[in-house]
Amino acid sequence: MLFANVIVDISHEKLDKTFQYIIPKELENKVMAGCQVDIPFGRGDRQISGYVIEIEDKPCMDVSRLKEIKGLSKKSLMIESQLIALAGFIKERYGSTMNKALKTVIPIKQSIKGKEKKYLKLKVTKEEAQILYENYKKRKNTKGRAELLNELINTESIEYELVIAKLAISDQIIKGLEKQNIIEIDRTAVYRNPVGDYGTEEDRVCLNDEQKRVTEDIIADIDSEKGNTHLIFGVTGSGKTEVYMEIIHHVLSKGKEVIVLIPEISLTYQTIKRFYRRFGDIVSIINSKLSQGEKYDQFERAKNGEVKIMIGPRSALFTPFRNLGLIIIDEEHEGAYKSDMVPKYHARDVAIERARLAKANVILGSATPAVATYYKALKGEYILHKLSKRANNMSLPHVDIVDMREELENGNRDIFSDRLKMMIADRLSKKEQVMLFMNRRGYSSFVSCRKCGETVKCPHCDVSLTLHKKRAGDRLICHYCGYSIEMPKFCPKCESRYIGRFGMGTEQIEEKISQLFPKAKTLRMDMDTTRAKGDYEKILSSFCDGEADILVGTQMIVKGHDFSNVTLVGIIAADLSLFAADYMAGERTFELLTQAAGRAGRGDIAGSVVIQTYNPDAVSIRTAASQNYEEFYQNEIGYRILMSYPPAGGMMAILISDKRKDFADRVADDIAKRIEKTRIEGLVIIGPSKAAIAKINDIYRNMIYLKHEDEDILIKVKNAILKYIDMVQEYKDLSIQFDLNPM
DNA sequence: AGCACGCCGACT
DNA sequence: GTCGGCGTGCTC
Repeated sequence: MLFANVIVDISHEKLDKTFQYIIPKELENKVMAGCQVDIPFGRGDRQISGYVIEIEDKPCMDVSRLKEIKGLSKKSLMIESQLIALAGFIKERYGSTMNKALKTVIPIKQSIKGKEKKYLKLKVTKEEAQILYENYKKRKNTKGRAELLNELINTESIEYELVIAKLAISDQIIKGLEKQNIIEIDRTAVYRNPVGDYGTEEDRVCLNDEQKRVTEDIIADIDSEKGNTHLIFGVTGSGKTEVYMEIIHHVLSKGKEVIVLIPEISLTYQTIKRFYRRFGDIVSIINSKLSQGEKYDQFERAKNGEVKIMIGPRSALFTPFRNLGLIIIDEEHEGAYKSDMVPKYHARDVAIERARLAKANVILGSATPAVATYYKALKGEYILHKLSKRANNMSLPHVDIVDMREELENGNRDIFSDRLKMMIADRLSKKEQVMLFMNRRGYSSFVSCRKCGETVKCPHCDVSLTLHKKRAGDRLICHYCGYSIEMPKFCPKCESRYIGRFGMGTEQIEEKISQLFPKAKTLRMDMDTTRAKGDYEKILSSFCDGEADILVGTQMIVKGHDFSNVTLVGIIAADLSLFAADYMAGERTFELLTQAAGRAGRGDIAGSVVIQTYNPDAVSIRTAASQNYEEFYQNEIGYRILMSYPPAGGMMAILISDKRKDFADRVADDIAKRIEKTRIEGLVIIGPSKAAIAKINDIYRNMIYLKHEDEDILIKVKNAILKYIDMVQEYKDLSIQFDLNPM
């Protein structure tokens, strides 16, 4: 008799383990690891589906307690056993549940915005509900029902989970009311949206010597089948994509498939067209705009061999290719490769693991490699290749650093330095284009009172509300929980009229420009102007067509778009990301500035860059100005080693959250003490302390940070904590999240 | 997650 | 005694 270990398709920590089922005789040669099967579950033997992850010939407990698999699931969805192994890796390394890891790896079913939501609605009129409510209130044992009805009378529909978590109403109360036809449960549907078609032409570019050398080296290594990881460190414009394509061509000729990861933001028409031109129909693209059904279809095509090259963001990593030969991660330093949802995996690490399982290779490419990546390349863990020449032999732009403190001393209190103003005027007169970049990371357009300094905060979260201009009037919105109020006319604290948006954003820059250069046409690109689908491309293409002289924007304008007529890039406030309270602030600043500077002078006119800063001596600013990665790296790695931050050592963030503040505090203390007791040598415990955002949606958040030279030790500590939590009765519903090498 | 079991107060 | 609401424990 054979037995199958099955993960049930219910996302709940309590059920995050394998359940063993008997494989009936007639299914014995049909059920395999990776199959989706129908199984009876629980006391009522309700039918649910699950995934077989292992087959065994010995039962794990008395056979009489085991049930039989009912059959193969209708869709009979198969997961490659390799992807299951990959899910196991993600679960282990990033501390998620097996179920969540599996769902990340099998991107079907889970919708883009997470799970499908359930809403509660009244099934009777408000008047009837009111009467029922009065009745329930009078009766003695119907406290829960009364409360729920009262809530539903006030707000037409409530989220199911919210009711259970916040109103402390059990599912039985909801079921009872549903049975009596007083309320109903409404499930929201998913949307569909087709992808356009692109043309195909054969298109091959000649490689220069440097590109040829790198291509040949990598191909030779791939053929040796050692499974090495390569880093192509190529300055902006050095033609990394051509190198990728040559290597892809080679891998395809050996009958293998290729995954190309590209950050979503640079997944533009131009990028994709190049791949289509060269390889035609065997190229497929996934992006977050694809619906689940379309994504599923693309993956099916990949499985059937219709598609050989999959291009997409993070999730493309899980394309079910049977014969994967190569994974390319372009712009590997991009933060978007780290998942911000549980499991918080990093695509780079998962790609390397997937390549190991498939005996494939990985190529990382960047003009400004992540410090962690370059560190490993120098250590020999990755093979380093350099492309130091710009393919079209363009010289680097000329960079000026302007010390804004001096400007202030000279009586210039503008946001533009005299030098920048002068240069903008010069370019405008020459009919050349200008890009102005405002680094606004960690800095949002919050509202504050100029008299008392009060900032308007979200009552449910520990963040300031953000101003959004709407047709119906300005509103203040919380980006974390969605809470919103009308923009107050008076300060809620001191009642002064001097309340408004603080500081300068892209809008202020735009206003200032129109004052200084009334004839110049400007375009603005930021969160506000790119809300609708297609806005982003629209702004870029109209700027590219020369419909405006100046493009003002946030970091989204610096990511890999080439404009041949741009000869001046102005960075308004280079310091803004420098003082973020985390160890990667310097790296992010350097990366952003280098990329912004790289936008200037891509055509046949030499470019100029003006960097305005209050910290002209800061290493990440100085080295970005001189486009000197090596110097930046040496300095940064020195700091990381000194502080034993990644990559010099491993780091793990533990997030403990609960709606009861005292409980969250107590648990964090307890767990920190528990870790301390292990007395692991070299383990550094920081905290517990409040998280940077101490409260989201009325849930309090505490952090503990762990540092240790060896990442494996951190993973062991993580497992020990999980085991401990499992033992303590009081912690059975505890919410704890792990994040290895957080960003 | 969702089901059945069983406790407990309310009513007959 | 019995009925129904509601919390809890368990699921191969």
